[in-house]
Amino acid sequence: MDNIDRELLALLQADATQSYAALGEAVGLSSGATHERVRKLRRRGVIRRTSVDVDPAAVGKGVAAFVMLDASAWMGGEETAAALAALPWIEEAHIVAGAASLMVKVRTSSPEDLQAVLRRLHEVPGVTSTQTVVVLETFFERPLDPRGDSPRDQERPS
Amino acid sequence: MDNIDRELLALLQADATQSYAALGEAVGLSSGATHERVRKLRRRGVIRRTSVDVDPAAVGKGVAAFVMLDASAWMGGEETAAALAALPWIEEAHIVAGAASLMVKVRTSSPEDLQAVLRRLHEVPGVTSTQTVVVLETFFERPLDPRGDSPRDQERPS
DNA sequence: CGTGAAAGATTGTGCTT
DNA sequence: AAGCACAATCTTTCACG
Repeated sequence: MDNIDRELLALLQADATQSYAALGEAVGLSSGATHERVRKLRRRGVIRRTSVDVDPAAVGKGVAAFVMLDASAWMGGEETAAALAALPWIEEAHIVAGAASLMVKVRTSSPEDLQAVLRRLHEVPGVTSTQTVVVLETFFERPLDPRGDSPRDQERPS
Repeated sequence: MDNIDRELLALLQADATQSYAALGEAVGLSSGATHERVRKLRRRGVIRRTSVDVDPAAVGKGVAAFVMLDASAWMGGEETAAALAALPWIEEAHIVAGAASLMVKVRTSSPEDLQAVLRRLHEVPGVTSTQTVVVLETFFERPLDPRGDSPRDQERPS
């Protein structure tokens, strides 16, 4: 994982339809060498998959919300994960430390559907209460920058 | 936007490296017709881009957290968005309704770096307090299902 | 929406450093 | 090991029906 790999990841995040020739030119490598590096990034699991980014509003998921769930007893990890994964309106689910036990991100077509999903979340075994934060406007959602510097450094040189 | 389009979106989300011939076979269309549909989905903005999904831990972003920000005065949208976007450890930023004004998702390499990012968030003009929820374990993060049914329907037929 | 041909990309082999 | 250059194969992309 050198700087060329990180640069390739950033370029592929921005546009994965580019040819290896174009990618190679951007990082100063031949098409073949570039392809070989990307193949290794895939095999090592650094690149998990190539995907398309779909506009949520265009597929009837224009309403987003974060829901914090409290659990009474300790919820079996596997079991809870499966119950949440079965609800297709849940985009992410995490175990968290803080006020709540679980944090999930939900997308629905309307506030009414959001309410229906909340009702279903209350039916998940172990869930005792929910606290919902509705998204009014999204500033941005973007891929992580692989060229990571540390926030403890003074000023980032652009 | 018919069911074939939605099916194509789901297939492309799962693997955007497939050939149009393979996609076409899966939905019962020729390679040419499939390509035309996908081209239109791109042009209409339903598909925003093709990207690679990178393992956060592999690029030094193994720690995730959600931070809720409170604002004193009303924060100018554009200005705040720019200040947050300038911090590369912030993956998402939303205006929210509820206990807080803003919700952001942060990824860093360590708890120490998370603390440094929180310090920087306090320096954003208008921010008065932060409440942080640290992710201990991620169950899943997945693309939305474009074949959206409503949660108000009885039982989902698989 | 399908077919077929031209243009272009991907993937493999051999060779060099 | 890693990269380059050339060649074979497959895909995309453009006609036209």
